[in-house]
Amino acid sequence: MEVLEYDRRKCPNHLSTGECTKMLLPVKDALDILSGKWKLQIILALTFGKKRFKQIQREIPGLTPKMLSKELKDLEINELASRHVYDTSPVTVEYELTPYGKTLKPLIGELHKWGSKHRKKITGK
Amino acid sequence: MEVLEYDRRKCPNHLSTGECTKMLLPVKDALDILSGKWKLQIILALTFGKKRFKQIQREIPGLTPKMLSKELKDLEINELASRHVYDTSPVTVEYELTPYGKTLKPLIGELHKWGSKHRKKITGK
DNA sequence: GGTATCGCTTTCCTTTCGGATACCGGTATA
DNA sequence: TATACCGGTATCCGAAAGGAAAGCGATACC
Repeated sequence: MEVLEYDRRKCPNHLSTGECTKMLLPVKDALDILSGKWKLQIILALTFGKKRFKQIQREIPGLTPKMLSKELKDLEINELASRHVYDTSPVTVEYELTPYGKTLKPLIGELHKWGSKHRKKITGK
Repeated sequence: MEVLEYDRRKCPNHLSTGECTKMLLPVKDALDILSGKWKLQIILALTFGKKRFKQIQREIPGLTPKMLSKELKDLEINELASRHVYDTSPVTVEYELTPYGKTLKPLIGELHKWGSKHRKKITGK
């Protein structure tokens, strides 16, 4: 809101060269973290508590180990989830949303609010 | 927030089969509207007022007419932008954010807020 | 007549995303 | 000995997103 207001002064003809497009970078960061075919479902699965690799995979049909592995790495890199290995046999690996990862919830909530209204508007209520 | 709280009761083992995943659909709708390589920049360009096709293209270097055309159609279909044709010569076509389209601003603002904090956290401030 | 502008569309090509399948070492179970 | 589970990795493929370049009808300008 105030974000888009902010640059009105500074954005002349070329949006790309100013503060203007730089401002979009954080927005793209946030979008990157949430978009993709499986990210939301995995995050959702983890909001219900610690989960093991196979457990997540079973809860999300169609999700292959390759994709799950990749997405979990992304979450780790972004410090949104943490990985814990226990030296049992067979080995146990647990994934968990970090407290920081849980700060995504209000954001997803906002997307849900707007998306719900939009759905009603477009599908003709 | 309350969104993710909501289904805690209803989500047993299979997230995919319940209310649980249905709840993610509106979130995906919202993400679809904002993600992609050019959407944000085009929306931003239109927040500064009516613009003509070529004018938008000039403001966003690298944007090809094919992509611009496609994205503008998407915005129209979603009733976020409107298209006005004037019978001048050569023909004049103007695009404009609808009042509804402007309701995206607070949402983008939220993404910006989270994304900025995230950027600081990850890049080590 | 030649060239330019506007608002696109069409075709072809590359790059990226994600799916299918097979496999790995280590351990348990029959 | 054979089979199964765990937490993945590696390889090959098809689909989808997006870029490059050309062209098009209408008009205007030189």
